[in-house]
Amino acid sequence: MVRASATAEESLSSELIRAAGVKVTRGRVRVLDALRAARQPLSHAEMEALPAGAGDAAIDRVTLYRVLDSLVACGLALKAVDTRGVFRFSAAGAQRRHADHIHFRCTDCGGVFCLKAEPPPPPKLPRGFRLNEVAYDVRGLCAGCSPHAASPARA
Amino acid sequence: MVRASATAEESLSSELIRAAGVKVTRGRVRVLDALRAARQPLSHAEMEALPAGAGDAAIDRVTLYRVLDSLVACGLALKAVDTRGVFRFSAAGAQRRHADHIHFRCTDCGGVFCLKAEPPPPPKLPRGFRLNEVAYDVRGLCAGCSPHAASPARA
DNA sequence: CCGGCAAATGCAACACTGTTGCATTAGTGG
DNA sequence: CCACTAATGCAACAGTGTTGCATTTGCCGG
Repeated sequence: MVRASATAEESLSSELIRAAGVKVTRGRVRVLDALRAARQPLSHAEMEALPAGAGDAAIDRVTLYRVLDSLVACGLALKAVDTRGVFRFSAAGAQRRHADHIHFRCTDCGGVFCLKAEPPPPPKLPRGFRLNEVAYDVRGLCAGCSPHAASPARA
Repeated sequence: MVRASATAEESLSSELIRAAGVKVTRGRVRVLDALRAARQPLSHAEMEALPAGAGDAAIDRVTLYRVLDSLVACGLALKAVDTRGVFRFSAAGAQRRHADHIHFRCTDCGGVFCLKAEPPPPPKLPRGFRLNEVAYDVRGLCAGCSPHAASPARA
C-alpha cells in the first residue's frame, strides 16, 4: 500500500477532487491519475485494462463508468465521442495543450494527427446560446491509408 | 405496389444507385429515398421506424445496416457519429446544402442549429494526406437548455 | 475515537447499437 | 428464361453503456 513514488501526482489528483467538492475515493483518484497521465483521451475499455501499473485490483466496470461520469459532472474530466462512436475521456485542462492547433482524423485507420495551422476564431452565437467547445475537425485519409495507386471503387 | 406519387423522387434514387454500379433493390431505393428526403442525418433506429409512410413492410434491422453500409461504400451516403455515439447517415450531396454555414450542437438536448457565420477555409495538409471533410463543430448549450437562473454545480 | 449518514462501490441483469454466419430470395446479365 | 452472384432475413452474438439494489466506505459530528 505504501509507495514512495508518484506521491505528488496522486496527491494532486486528490487535491483536485477534494477541491471539486466531491468525495475523494480510491477509484476517483486512480482514474483521474490515469487521465492526467495519458497523452490522449482514454476510452472506458482502455482504462479498465490499466490497473497493471496502478497497484491493487481492477476497478469494477460499472464503477468506472460512474467514476468517469462523476469526474465529468464536477468538471475534472471531459467526455467526447471518437469516430467509432465510443466515449473517450480526458482530464480537464489537458485539452489546453491541444487547443492551439488543428486535428486531422483519418477515417480509415482512426488515427489523429496534429496539423501546424491554427484553428479559426469562434463564431458569434445567437442570444441565449452558450459556447462550450469549438472543434475544428478535419477528416480524410492519412498518408498511410491514402490509395497511392488505383482504387476502382473511388474512381 | 403501384403508386403514382413520388415516382420522380424514387426513380432518381434508383438512377443514383444504378449509376453507382450496385444492384438496385427495394431496400436501397427506399433508404436512399429517406436519406435524400431527410433534412438532417438519420440514425439507424430512426430509419427503422420510418416505413409508416413508405408503403410496405419494415426493413430488417440487419439488412438496414447492410444497406446503409453499401450506400456509404459506393459513395451515395455519408456516415458520421453524433454526440451520443450513434452513427448517423445522410445522402451524399445533401451535405453541400450544409457546407456554407456553421453548425452548433447543444450538448444537452442534442439539437443542431445552423449559424449564420461562414466556416473558415480548410487548412493545408501534409504530403500524402487526403482531405475528405471539414467539420467545424461548435458545441455548447442552446437557448432552451441554458441555465437562465442559478446552477450550483457550475458556480 | 466512535457512530451514523449519505455517497460510492460491486454485482447482476438489462437495453441499445452494431456485427457475423448461414440459408433463402431476388437482381442482373447472358 | 436461366443461372449466377449479390442482397435479404433470421438467429445469435459482441461491445458499450445503464439501472436497481445490497454492501461498503468516505466524511462529519459527537
